[in-house]
Order: sequence, then structure tokens, then C-alpha cells
Amino acid sequence: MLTTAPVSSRPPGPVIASCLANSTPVDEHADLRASRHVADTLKLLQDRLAPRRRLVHAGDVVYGAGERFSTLYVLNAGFFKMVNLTADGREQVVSIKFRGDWLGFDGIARGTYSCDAVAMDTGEVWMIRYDELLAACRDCPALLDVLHEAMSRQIGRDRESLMSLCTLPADARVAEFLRYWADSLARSGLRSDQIMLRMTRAEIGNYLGMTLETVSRALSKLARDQVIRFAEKGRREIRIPDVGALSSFVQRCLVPVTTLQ
Amino acid sequence: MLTTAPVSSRPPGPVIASCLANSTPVDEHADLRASRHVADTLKLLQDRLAPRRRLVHAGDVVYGAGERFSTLYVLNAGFFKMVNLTADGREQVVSIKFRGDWLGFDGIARGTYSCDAVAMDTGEVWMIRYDELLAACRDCPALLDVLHEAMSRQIGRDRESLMSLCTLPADARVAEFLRYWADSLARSGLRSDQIMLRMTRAEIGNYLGMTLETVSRALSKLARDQVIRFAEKGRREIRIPDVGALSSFVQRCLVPVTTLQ
DNA sequence: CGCCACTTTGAATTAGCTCAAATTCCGTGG
DNA sequence: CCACGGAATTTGAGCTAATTCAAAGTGGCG
Repeated sequence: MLTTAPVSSRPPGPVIASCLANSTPVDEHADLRASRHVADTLKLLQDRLAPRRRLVHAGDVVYGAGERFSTLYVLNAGFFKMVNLTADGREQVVSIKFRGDWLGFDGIARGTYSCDAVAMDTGEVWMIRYDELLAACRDCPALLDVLHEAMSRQIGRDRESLMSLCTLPADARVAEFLRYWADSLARSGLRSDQIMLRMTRAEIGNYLGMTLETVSRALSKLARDQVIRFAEKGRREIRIPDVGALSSFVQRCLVPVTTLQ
Repeated sequence: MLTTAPVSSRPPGPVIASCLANSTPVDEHADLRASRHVADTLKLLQDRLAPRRRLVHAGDVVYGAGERFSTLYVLNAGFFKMVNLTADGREQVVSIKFRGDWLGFDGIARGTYSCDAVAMDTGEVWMIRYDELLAACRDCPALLDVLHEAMSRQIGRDRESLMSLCTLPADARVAEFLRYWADSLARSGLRSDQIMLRMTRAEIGNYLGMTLETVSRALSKLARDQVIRFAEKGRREIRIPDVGALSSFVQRCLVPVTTLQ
């Protein structure tokens, strides 16, 4: 559980238990706290609302853009992408959801969902009728706190995505993307030194505002620089020996030449 | 300055009164309804919370990144920009706020604000302590609805920004930006055929993920195509004879050659 | 009037895109 | 088991939209 530091001394080791490989250098308990926070939130929802659970498989659409809004979803397992399709035919992955994330907030204001929520893997969502949630909040203020916290976190997260898009070159955006994915796994209580990407290069590129070729080149570069490693077979699985290395890669992208003088 | 234009058959024509020239083709009362909605919301807040008002002038910082979160702000007049500064020194305008918009949602989850809220003009914000708001919501569910609606709308809006960034070329992003600004003025109940930009080209470029030169070129192009017109003096004021023209300009950007076959 | 910040425009440069070809992976059926 | 085919990926090469660099031009204001 305690990573053996940056320098990889770790043998591939069986994936069995031993989970929760984290590596935030600043606060090595941060991931643990975060994952507990997710677990606590889910527990609260389960206790107070006993939400209906729904199993999903890759490709399942939990709700589609334009459908009447009535229920929020909380992701308990698996991964989702939110896909937006504009009237003029532009298609865009606008966000990726992990365990503990809520789906459907955008529906509250308009009365209809504005995206498709598509499962990228086998997983489970909890269905929470918005009206029932509000009713339950009356008896249990903690529930309201949890709701607001989730909405607020999404707002903060969306902002970070926007920052990335606006201020980072393509290579760095890919690195940031992997870093966030690893972070999210850690928050979920899963091992984060190993990512099974559930997206094609084309989808990643769409999400990050670049072409699939650029994604591929960026990943190749990250591998060349030893920041990531591809699993022996299948280039969808990515090993991240040290999350910190991803962050410093981003930094390096920002200071292209200035280092010299 | 006025290049004799490619075709130019339209005479300058007086722009005198005739305010509120809107041009949503689908529903010509949409703007009116939207502005009533903003007014109703503000009325509700005023009646139930009697929030403290604060006058601001251009450059005033209502709250800064890192400050302890305690209160939300509702913009009653003026314009704000939200500015994010990352640890590594990247600075980014992450959103623009208009009348009826709320400021500070990002603070709920982290307990601190994550952006600077900077006034771009003389205006007024209403201060709403978050704890008091929650207390008031207990007696008045409508208040809670308004809060959730505002958070949800921001989530939806942030998504649209991201779509723009990812899927539109620079020219179109500038057009979209102006269109949204005009829309927001209409929602505020202000005339929307005329925009006084409170931002430099550099700020606009930062917000839209491009350089100031690109913004300038895009605006020049829009003027050349008669989609906008600059006021006689000062290139900060922009006339929009027809908002629809902005939208169709965006469309044109998306179909570069395909029109032929 | 003259400074200064902002804007516009042009010319050269480049990051990322498009197009194209080769390679790998994986499921399917003989 | 292997051969086959389609989809995803990688990599190269040229092209283009947008950036960078540079030089005027414009407006606001003490």
C-alpha cells in the first residue's frame, strides 16, 4: 500500500490484494482520506435513501440528451463518459466520471438532460430521484451537504478541464488526463499505478481537444521518457510507476527553454 | 478602416432606438421570458434574504482564490470575470458572469474559493451567507430550487464553453463569445444589439484559448463580413445588428468546403 | 501635446492536423 | 490451430491554422 518510492523497485506483482498503490508525494494520506470520503458519502446515501441499483455494461446509455430529467445517478463502480451532441452535429466527450461522481446535474435547470451518459465498462449506478432526494434532505441536512458538495466539486473539476485545454500544449494535456485518471482511481479506493483505458485514442482525443494521432504521439513520447509504460499486450493498459512524474512532465512542457538562463 | 467589403450592398442605416433588437427565430419571446426569470429570482432572494448589497467598480476583487468560503454572491448589475491562477503560474479567465449569475459555488466543496472574482465594471453584488441561505431554505423550498437551478445552469454553461473550445476554430469561438454575451444581456433585460466589451483583446484571448492577435483578426473578419460593426470611436464597443448572423457565421466556419457537392 | 496602453496588421514560424501507409490486436470461422 | 478481416494504433510527411515576432496605428488622459 505504501509505494516503495519513485524509483521502481516494484516487480509486476500479482494484482490480487495489495491494492491502493498511491503516490502523492506531499501528503501520502491524502488518497486514503479522499477514498474514505467517497465511501462515507456512498454509505450515507445508501442508509438514507436505499437507492435502486442498476448494473451497466460498456456501451449502456443510462440517460440520453433531451430525456426528461427526474433522477440523479451516483456512480458506485465503473466509468462513464458524458457525451454532448450539438444541433450542428459536433460531438464531444465533455467529461469522464469515476466512482463517487454524480451524473445528471445539468438536468436540474433545463428539465432535460443535455448529454448522453454512457458506461465505458461494467459498473453500477445508484438511481436517486431528485424529488425524493429533496424530501429526504429535509430530515437529513447532511444529505443536502453531500449534494451541494458534489455539485460544487463538479464545477471545480470542469474548471480544471478548461484550464488544461486553454493553457497546456497537447502532450501536457494527455499527461494531465492520465494524472487525473490515476487520482480518481485512488479516490475510488482502487490501485492507481495501473490504468486500463476504456477509451479509444479517438475518444481521448475528442475529450482533450486534439486528434487521435496527437494522442498516440503524446503517449509514445511519455513512454519514451519513461513517465508511463505500456503493458506487454494491448496498448490500452498503462502503467504509471510514479504519478509525480506525470506532474513534472506537465511542468517541463510549460518551461520549454527558459531553464537554461 | 472600413474596407470596401466583398459585396457590401447594405447602407450603414440608422441604429437609433428600436432597442432590444433580438432575433431568436424560433421563439421571439424567449429573451423576455428569460429576463423575467432572472428578475423573479432576484426578487425572491431579496424578499426572503434581504441580502447585503455591495457596490463594486472595475478591478474590485470580491473574493480571491484561497480565501475561506462563507458566502455566495449574486450579481445584480455589472460584469465579472473569474480568474484562476495555478501553482505553476498559468493564469486563466475561466468564466464571465452576468446579471443573475451566482459567484462562489466552487468554494462549497473545498471550503475555500478557487478563483478571483474580479469586477469588470461598476456593478452590484448581493452577498448571501451560505449558512444563512441553507437555514432560509428550510422554510422556503423555492429558495433551494433557485440555488440548485443556478448551480445546474453553471454546470451546463461550463460545458458549453468546453464544447466551444474543443470543437470550434478560433474565428467561430469569438463569434460564439459575442453571441453568448448578447444573449446574457438580453437575459439581464438589457439591450443586446450593442456590446461594450469590458475586456482587452488579451483577456478575451485568454478566456477563449487563443492569442490577442487572433482575437483581433477574428473581430476584423467579423466586421469585414458585416456580422458586427465597430462603434465609430473605440474598438471596445461592438454593434450586433443581427444576433442570428453570429450563429450562422459559426455554422459557416464548420462547413468549410462541403457546401459545393 | 505627448506618453502609454491597447489594437491592428503583416511576415515568419510552428504545433498540431490531415493524409497515407504499415503494424498490431482481437474476434471469428474454417 | 491457424488464417482472415476489421478495427485500433503507430509513425511518417506535408500542410495549415494559429502563434510568435515585429512594426505601425489609434485612442485616452494627464
